[in-house]
Amino acid sequence: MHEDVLRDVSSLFRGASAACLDGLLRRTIEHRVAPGTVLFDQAELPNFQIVLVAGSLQLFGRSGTQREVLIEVVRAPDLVIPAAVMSASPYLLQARAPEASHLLLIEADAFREAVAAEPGLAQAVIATLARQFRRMVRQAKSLKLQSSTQRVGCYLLALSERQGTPGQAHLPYEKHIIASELGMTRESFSRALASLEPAGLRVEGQVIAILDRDRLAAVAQPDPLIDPDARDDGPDASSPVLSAGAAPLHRRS
Amino acid sequence: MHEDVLRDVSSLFRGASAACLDGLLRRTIEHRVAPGTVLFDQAELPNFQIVLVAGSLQLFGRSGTQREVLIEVVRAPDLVIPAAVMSASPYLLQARAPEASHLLLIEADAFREAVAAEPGLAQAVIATLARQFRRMVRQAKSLKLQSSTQRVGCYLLALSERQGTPGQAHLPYEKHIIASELGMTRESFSRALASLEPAGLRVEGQVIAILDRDRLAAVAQPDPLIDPDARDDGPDASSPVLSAGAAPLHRRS
DNA sequence: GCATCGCCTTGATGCAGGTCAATGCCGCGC
DNA sequence: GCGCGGCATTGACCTGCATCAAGGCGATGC
Repeated sequence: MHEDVLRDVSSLFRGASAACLDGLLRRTIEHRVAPGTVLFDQAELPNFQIVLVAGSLQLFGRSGTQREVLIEVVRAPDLVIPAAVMSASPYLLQARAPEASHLLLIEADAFREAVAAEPGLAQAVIATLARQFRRMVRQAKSLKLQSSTQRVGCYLLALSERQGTPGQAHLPYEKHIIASELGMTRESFSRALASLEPAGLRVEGQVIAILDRDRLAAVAQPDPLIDPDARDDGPDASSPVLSAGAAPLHRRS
Repeated sequence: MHEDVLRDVSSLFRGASAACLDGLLRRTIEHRVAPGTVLFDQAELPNFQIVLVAGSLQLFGRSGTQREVLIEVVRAPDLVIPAAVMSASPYLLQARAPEASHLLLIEADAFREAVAAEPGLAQAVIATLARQFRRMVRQAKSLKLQSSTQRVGCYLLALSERQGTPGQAHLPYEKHIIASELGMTRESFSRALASLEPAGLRVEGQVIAILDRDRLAAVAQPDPLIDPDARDDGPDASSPVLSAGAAPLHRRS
C-alpha cells in the first residue's frame, strides 16, 4: 500500500517524520469496507485510530433504541474522531460507511505513543481536532440560531459550492439522513425544499437545481461564522499549525 | 503571580517542561476582569491564547444583530478556545465573563511556537481540544435527540451532581441565559421547570430543589453518552494523554 | 415610603415542525 | 408483465415551542 496511500494522507501527517510514520505503518492494518459497514458503535472504547484514506464515514448519534441522527460526516482524508482515541474515552457516536471506503487502522496505544513521541504528528492531530471542534461549534450555532428552512437553504448553498456546481446541488445521501443531520424530520425536510421553490429551487430527485443563488441566499441568510467555510472544512486548507516548523512529507508530484 | 498561578493551571500544563513554561510566562500578561467584560468578539482573529485561571467565561454565538445564545461555558482551569488560536482562525464565539475572573494572556504566536516546540505542551493542548470537542458532540446530540423538557431535566441533574448537592441545583446564571444554552426561550424554560414540578421539582428563585431524583431521571431520561460526564467535564479528570511521558512541572508544595 | 428597572412568570395565541397515515414513485426480482 | 420493498411526498392533524403581551416580584435609588 505504501507509497500511494501515504500520498493520500500526506496532508494529515505532513508534520511527522518519515521514520515515525514507518514505525506506525508497521502497526497499521489496511482495510477496505463495503457500503453499510459499521466501523464502531457508541459506547465502545476505541481500539484503533482510524484514518480515512478514501471514501467517507457517517457518524450517528443514537438515543436509547429510539431515534438515530447524523451528527457529522468525515470525508477523506481525515482522522476519525481522534478526540475519542486521544482521550481513550468511549465513542459518543456510531461510524458507518455510506460508500466503499478505504481505511487505515492504527492501534490506539501505538498511535497515542507516536503522537507523544513525534511533535510533528502531534501538530497534525491538533490541527485536525481544532478543525473538527470548529465544525461542531458551527453546528451548535446553526441548530440554536437558524430555522429549519434556513438550515436547508444554507446546506444546499454550501453543498453546491463544495461540489463546484453553482447551479445545482447533488444530495450525497438519502434525504431522511440529511434531514437528521440538519436536525429535523424527513417530512419537514421535504416541505422545506418545497417551500424554497419560490426562491428559485427545483427538486429533481437527488439533484436540486439552484436557479437563483442570490434569492436563495436572501431567504437562507447564510452566515460565514455558522455555515461551512472552506477554511474549516477541508483538511487541506492551509493551516498555520501545520506549517509551523513542519517539513512536507511528500511533494504532490 | 508565578507560584500560585502556576499551581492553579498545573493540570493544564503538567506535560510541559519548566524551561518552556518560563519562556512562555515571560510573554504572558496576567489579567483580572470584572463581571460583564467581553474578552473577544465573534469574527476577531485571536491575538492571545487565553488561559482561564479562576472564574468562568461564557461563550456566545450571535446571528446578525438578532439573537444571542450561549453555546458553551468555560470553567477554570482551562484554555479558552484553543481551536481558534491553534488554527489562527476567526473566533466563532464571543467570550464574556459572568463573574470576576483571572486570566493569563499568552501571545498567540508565542503559544503556537511553544506548542510546536514542546511535546508535553502539545499533549496538554490535545487533551483540552479532545475534551472540548466531545462536549460539543454531546451538545449536538442533546439538541437533536432530546426534547426541551428532557434537556432541562438533564441539565438540573448534572448541575446538582457537579455542585455536590444531590437534593438541589443552584442555577449559575440568569434563567434566560440558561434557556439559550439549552436551545430554547426563557418562557419555554420557565414552563419546562413548571412542568417538572409533578416529577418532584420545586423552583425557589435560583435554587431548584430536587425532591425525587429517580422520578426526575425517569422523566428526563438522561443518557451517559449525551449528558455531561465527569470524565469529559473537568480538565482534572485523569486522562491518559497527559500521563504519557510527561514529567510533573511543579510539586504541589 | 414610592417609582423604576430587570428579570421572571403566566396567559393567550399562532406557527413551525413533528406525528400519523395514505399515496406515489422507482428499482428490483421473479 | 407483475408484485414487492424502500424511499419520498403529500395531506390531515396535533403538539411543542415561539411569540406577543401583561403582570408579579425583588432589588435599587430617591
